[in-house]
Amino acid sequence: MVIQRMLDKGLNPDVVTYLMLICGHCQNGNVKEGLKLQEEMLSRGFQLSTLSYSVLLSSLCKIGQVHEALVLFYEMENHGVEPDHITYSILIHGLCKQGEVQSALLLYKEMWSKSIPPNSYSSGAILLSLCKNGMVSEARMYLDSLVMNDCAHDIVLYNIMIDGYVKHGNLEEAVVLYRLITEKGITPTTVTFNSLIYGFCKRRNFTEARRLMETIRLLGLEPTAVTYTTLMNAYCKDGNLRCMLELLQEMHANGIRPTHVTYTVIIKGLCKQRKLQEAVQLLEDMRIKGLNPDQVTYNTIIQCFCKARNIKTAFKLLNEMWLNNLKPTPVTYSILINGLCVYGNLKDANKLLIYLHEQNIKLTRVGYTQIIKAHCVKGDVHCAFMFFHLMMEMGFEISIKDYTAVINRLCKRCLMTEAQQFFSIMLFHGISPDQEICEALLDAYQQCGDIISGYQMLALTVKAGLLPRR
DNA sequence: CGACCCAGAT
Repeated sequence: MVIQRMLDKGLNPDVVTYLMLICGHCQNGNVKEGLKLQEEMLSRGFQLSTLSYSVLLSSLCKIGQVHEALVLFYEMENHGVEPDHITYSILIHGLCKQGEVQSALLLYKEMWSKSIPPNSYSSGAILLSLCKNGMVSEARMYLDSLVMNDCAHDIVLYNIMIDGYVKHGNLEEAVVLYRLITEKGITPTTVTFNSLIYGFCKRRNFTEARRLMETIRLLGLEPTAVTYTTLMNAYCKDGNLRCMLELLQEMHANGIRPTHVTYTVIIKGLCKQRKLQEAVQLLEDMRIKGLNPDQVTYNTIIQCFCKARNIKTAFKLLNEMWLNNLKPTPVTYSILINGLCVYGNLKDANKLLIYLHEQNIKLTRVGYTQIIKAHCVKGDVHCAFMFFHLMMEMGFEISIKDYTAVINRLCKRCLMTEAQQFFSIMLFHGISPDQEICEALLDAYQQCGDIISGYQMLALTVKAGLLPRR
């Protein structure tokens, strides 16, 4: 429209005018309009630039249309525009965010072959994506290849790797890598220590965690709110509220401002001490201080109220989330379902789950397994069946563990016909029985006095190549 | 530019 007006007035829009308009549209989230303008430039014979492509590519990635971005990327070369390291890093980043590490790696190789120097930003994205997807050893191989090519001087890369190790329970390897980088003369950051501290906290090694916090200072670095929050959370989990609050004091004394995460941890601590009113008060304080509670904060406090059998307040807090423009997460609903199953009324849990299903609101798989479990325990196999079906319909991967959980509970109540039914469904879905599930059924048939079916089961077990131990 | 802390768990 602006272009048309300019033309009407006899003005000639140039490349810069177009670029600015494309930027503007993209910033407003209107990538379509940006793409249209680019088309228009082409038809008017303008030379397109790498920059305008980068803007469009990053906007497409931002709204999750990575594949469209890839198409546009390959168009670039046809129009005689050479991609640079920025273009590549945008795409690599976008692909990694979508979990498509393999495609990202291909682009990375392409970059190498064109002798475009990769920046640590794209390497970091790949490394992070590999770690988050559980491919820790692949991540390490990738990091080693960077080291070999002398491309790994950035501490952030090591931080990602160290954290990857820690998150997958391999604290030993994380410590080894930490020692390696210090030997190499690469200076760690507080983030490096935060990951290590997290690892030691997970193992409840508070001594080592605190020693590392000292090391931060010895190296002339400062602990951050993350450092404190990590430790505070560990103490909270350990039931050591005194140490948690002491750390809060220390934080204050050192002039480190708590974040909304810190507050969430404190709220959890207060709930543990059954100081629910104070917890609610703290939620208020957060808002006053401008530290807005997030979904996790609410999920935490909602769960606390559920455990205190105060379901009413739990739902009140759910409502408060909406009022504060916080969309409840699938976890929020799972917590409430669990609360109703364990501490409230199972019928209400049914109602809530069906309501959410009708509203097309997503639930976690835990939400489903929770209610299935509750019905099995109560012996309402009909309901258990129904929700099991629903869980399948929702596209959740059903593993042998899910079947085992249900069958075990039914066996305990000698509901053998029903247990057998679930077993048949499992076989029907192509899941092979394992030792555990066969033994559970065999034992149950014996316990419940159905010897004949027991023999049938035994035959099936042997046929499956699983020898019953005895 | 980014990496680290809080909720759900059979």
